Amino acid sequence: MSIIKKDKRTAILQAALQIFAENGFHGSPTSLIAERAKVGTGTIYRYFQSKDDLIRELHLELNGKLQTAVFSDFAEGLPLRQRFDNVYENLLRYFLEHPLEFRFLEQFYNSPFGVAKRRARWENPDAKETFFNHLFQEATRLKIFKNLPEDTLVSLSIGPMIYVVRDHLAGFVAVNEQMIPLVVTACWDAVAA
Amino acid sequence: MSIIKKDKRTAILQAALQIFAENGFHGSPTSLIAERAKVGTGTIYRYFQSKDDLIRELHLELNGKLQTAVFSDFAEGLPLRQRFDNVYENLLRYFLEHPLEFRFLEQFYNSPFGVAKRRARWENPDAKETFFNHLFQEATRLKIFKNLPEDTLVSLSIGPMIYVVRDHLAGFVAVNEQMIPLVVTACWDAVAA
Amino acid sequence: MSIIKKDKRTAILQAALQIFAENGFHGSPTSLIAERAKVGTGTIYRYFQSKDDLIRELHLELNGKLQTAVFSDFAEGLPLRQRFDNVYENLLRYFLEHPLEFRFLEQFYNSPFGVAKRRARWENPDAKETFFNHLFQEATRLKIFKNLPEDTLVSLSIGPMIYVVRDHLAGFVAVNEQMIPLVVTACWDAVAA
Amino acid sequence: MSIIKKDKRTAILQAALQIFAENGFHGSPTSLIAERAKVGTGTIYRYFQSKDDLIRELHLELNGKLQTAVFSDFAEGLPLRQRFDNVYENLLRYFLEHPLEFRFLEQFYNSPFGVAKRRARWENPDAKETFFNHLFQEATRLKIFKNLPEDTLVSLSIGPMIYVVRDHLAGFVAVNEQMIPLVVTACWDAVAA
DNA sequence: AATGAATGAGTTTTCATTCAT
DNA sequence: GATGAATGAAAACTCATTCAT
Repeated sequence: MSIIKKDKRTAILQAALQIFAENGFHGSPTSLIAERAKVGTGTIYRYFQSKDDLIRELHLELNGKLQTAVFSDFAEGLPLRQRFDNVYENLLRYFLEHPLEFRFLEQFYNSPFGVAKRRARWENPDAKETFFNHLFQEATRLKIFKNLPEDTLVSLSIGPMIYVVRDHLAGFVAVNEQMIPLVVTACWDAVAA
Repeated sequence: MSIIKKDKRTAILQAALQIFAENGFHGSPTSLIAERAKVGTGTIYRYFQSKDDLIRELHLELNGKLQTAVFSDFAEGLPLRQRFDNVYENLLRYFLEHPLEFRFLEQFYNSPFGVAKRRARWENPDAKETFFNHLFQEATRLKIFKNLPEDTLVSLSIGPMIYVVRDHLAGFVAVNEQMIPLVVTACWDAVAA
Repeated sequence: MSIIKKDKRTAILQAALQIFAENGFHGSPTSLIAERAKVGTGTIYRYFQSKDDLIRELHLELNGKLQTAVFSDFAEGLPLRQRFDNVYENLLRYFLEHPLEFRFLEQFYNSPFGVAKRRARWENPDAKETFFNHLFQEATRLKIFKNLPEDTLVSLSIGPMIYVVRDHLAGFVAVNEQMIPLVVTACWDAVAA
Repeated sequence: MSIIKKDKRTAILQAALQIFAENGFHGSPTSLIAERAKVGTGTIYRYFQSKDDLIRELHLELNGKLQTAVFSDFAEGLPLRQRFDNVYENLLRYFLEHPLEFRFLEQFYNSPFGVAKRRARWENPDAKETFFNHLFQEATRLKIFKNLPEDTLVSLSIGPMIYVVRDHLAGFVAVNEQMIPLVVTACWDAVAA
């Protein structure tokens, strides 16, 4: 029973991801999501309070998966640079291999949802934030990064990667295996003192 | 007469900019735009064929202003690094001072409009593209940038700035005068070999 | 001055005829009529109280022209059959040669306008009604028509012609010179005792 | 369940018929149809893709009923004249008894819908067309009709009846039981050689 | 628990009419 | 008189959400 229940919920989230990524939040009627998920339209409202709630839940889900993928092989003891490269390469590969997730998350953070969410996380950071906080605090202490607030450094180092993925998925540039370390280096260079 | 005409058009574009930046394209009914612009709902359709057309025209308008602001003091003869700094600093300052414009443009490029637009510009570049093309070609020739495709380099150097502006406008970090040259340096470092 | 005035009025009626015939009353914005007539949109309202009024006036105009064309060579003294043939042939030729007028009038009589109009004419007949009244009264007296009310006889004899013109203008049958007398005969036969 | 479904669809078609017949297609907002049918405005769009689609579906429905009423007692073996009288009398009675249907169909065939429909039927005739085709071909072979194209003959024989019904429904003449055979005879006479 | 038919508020768009110039 | 920019009421249509089954 609870398995079945989970199955429906998962089917809805899966369908929503596809359709949101393709058509955007507003181009995605709940009826279409229900159809793709092979459930009744009303069923969505048994698992989610509203369409907005579905979007937020989907974000949580994807954020969780992303964290797992990126931090699962994270080794606390390695040198800072290696930890940085490790995580940024993981992130880059994850996005390149999960275009739907990337498109959804980009949309999410570029919407009223995202601003609210980021503001909430500010106070209650998850694994990702924790990693970034620790690493950038450490680097700041060692004075190997530019003399800028931590959050600015995070943005400066994340920005290059996101923009490259964006162009890759839009079909403007094809990121290949050889380019990956160079892109990660670019992220490092952006913040390195 | 023609002044009045321009006034209404401008009022509509101004109102649309504010409301789109606040609520997104889909959260912005034309009726609200008309109200804010202090015109009748029908009046919008005397100046723009449709809501979509209004969005595209607004983009053109803002893109034009942006180009003027960024490239008006551009000196062809300066050393490459100085030209880079000049333009990136202009861009950064423009966005920091024009949050509505930034939010609108981010939304625009993150929507079907933007993908279509970017694809079109690909073949028919404007001043901005021309600048980037020339500068990055030159840098590539001189081997002072990383060994990556030009478009990737553009993304790598733009990404940091955009992300910093995003956080600034979301209220997470306050970019101040002293930080500006450092952010520009980050953009350069991201692509420098 | 009054000539100019008449010119504008005529231009508007002319444009309205074309556009109504092409697109129907509801597919014909007054702005389009004004444009075709090469006058300002407001000008229409100097000559006609409303769009509905324009339609009614246009009907009056066309009805007048039709009457002139059909009854101008009418000779009271001729035998009844000849008078009948004369008028029905005139009508048929007029419609075949004036498709816009035919389409307008068909539309007009098939609309709330037409029912009101016909009801009004019932009490206040014009040349056409007068002719029909006289001829059918005479025929009834002579018992050469079917034993039916006059108005029914008019409808029975007009119907065939209208339907043939309709198909001709719709492109289903091409009415040619040789067919004209046969069609007129059909109109007569329909009512002949 | 499926009965309920059919009920709503039927209620919408019924309401649409009444309102279209009274006010014409353009004078009949979907909101009014919904109100008369006692359903929500959106419900119409669950059963019909658009207002145009509703009009076309209503035509199909009414045309079907008409065919049934007119041809259900049709006997292939009877003499040509009897078959003619039979069908034309049925048609006449049907229209006299179904004024809403008549008004709707008149409007339909006098509109862009109707022209398109007639053109389509031209190539793919239904029971009505088949009857007319057969009967008029046979009559033409026997040379008992005027020497005119088949389609012209159909128009000539239908026209009288339609026009009489039109006047009857407009309240100008009251067609009574005794007049019916005379009207049918008129239809025959119009085409008889 | 699951469904999907029904809903109606909300959205974009049109166009007859007005009125300041 | 003539204009045409401006208007806003009204139209077609969508879709998140509800609720009877």
